[in-house]
Amino acid sequence: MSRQSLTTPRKLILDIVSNSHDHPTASDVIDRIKSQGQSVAYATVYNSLRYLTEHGLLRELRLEGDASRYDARIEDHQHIVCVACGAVNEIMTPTPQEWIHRIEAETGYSIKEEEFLFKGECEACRTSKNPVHS
Amino acid sequence: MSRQSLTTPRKLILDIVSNSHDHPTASDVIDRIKSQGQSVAYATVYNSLRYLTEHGLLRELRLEGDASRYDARIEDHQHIVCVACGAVNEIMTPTPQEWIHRIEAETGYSIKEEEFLFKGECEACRTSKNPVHS
DNA sequence: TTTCTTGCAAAACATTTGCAAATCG
DNA sequence: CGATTTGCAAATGTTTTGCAAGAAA
Repeated sequence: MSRQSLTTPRKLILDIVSNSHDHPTASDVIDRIKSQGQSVAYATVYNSLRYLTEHGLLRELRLEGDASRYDARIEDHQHIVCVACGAVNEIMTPTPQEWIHRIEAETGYSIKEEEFLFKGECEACRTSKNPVHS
Repeated sequence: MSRQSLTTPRKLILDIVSNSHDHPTASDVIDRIKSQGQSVAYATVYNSLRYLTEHGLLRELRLEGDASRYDARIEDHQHIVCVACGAVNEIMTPTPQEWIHRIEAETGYSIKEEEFLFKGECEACRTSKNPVHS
């Protein structure tokens, strides 16, 4: 463990991610810091996000696109993105353990982590595209 | 559809990925082209990989690390990576449909694609770390 | 004072783009 | 011919790194 833990910029960044419900990227975080009239170096934002992830306070998500996104909900959950509008929603339905055991048997691995990404069309997009008829 | 489809570089790249069992990245592909004494421009490799992916001949994987990897097995399957040695294996056990339906009910999405990444320790790493005792 | 953290700029990658030349239909 | 594709170099976007200055134990 390090001697300094939740420094000022780290706390600020953790707060921003915690209060954002849209899984912000590093550059989203920088924008939000700036829009609050504050300033933190690029490198510090990346370092802080890495630190917070490694210490279990944030979770790094690699959804669509190049940039990693960050999520302050660290409980076990997965994500689904809308292929039409890009919305990201969370999935709380637990993974069937029986399935996991079957995969462990198939592969010989012991599974430690699961990162699932579902893609589909969200209710709003589906509705707006397929007007109710009959 | 385009008029030119499987051009020479595209076919070469498809062959390379098909004959590699390690899910190569774009730069792995470039290295292999070079090591065959041939030469294809960076942009062409990226363009070709995108073309092949969009036409269903390859699948793009976003596992660990920055670079996308490509897989010529396009049947529905998922991947598991070893956190110790970085090995990537394939999972053929099908996804429980009942679980998918529950997620659709939970989120209101209609699910089109599933990308799962499992992380764990492979048999070899587990064995070498935990010598048999008793 | 010794270690960790910050800030800044530059570097390192992966990927895309602009544009002219080559190629295919 | 006319559209697509290639090659090259330069641009873009994300993340990391080197190093000096600052802050904390």
